[in-house]
Amino acid sequence: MPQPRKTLIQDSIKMTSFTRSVMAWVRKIPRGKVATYGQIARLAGKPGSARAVGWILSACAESHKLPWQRVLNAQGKISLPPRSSAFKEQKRLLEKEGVVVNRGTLDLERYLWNQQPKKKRGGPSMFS
DNA sequence: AACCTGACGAAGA
DNA sequence: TTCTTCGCCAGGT
Repeated sequence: MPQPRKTLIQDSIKMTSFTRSVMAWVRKIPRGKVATYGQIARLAGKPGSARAVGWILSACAESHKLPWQRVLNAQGKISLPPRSSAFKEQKRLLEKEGVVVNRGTLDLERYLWNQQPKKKRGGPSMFS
């Protein structure tokens, strides 16, 4: 019978120091908070290699039991096809942690990890 | 070795 | 504000 089309990436991924660092940082993201791919890349010592972070998570998040759902793109959006099962799963896991997700998007100023919240324009109880 | 894909991101047009 | 282009890096073919 034909070889399976999809390779079991998690078994062949090279555990470089960068890869290990990425996984370590992802594990540190607190429940109810999120980080971006670029942020993790920077923390792991390679600013600009956000794509590699995404690749690594897709490759070994499950097998290493990482909180992969807490990593999204710089726009605060779930970086997966909106109809895919993976997308739905990520949304479900985030909401389970109390994170409000709207059409695959969430408020980074509210949930971004390790960042000072920005002052909102015309804050609460402030009109005119 | 050359070329391709991908859960990215910043800069331009 | 949306769409392109380009740089980045891990892995695959």
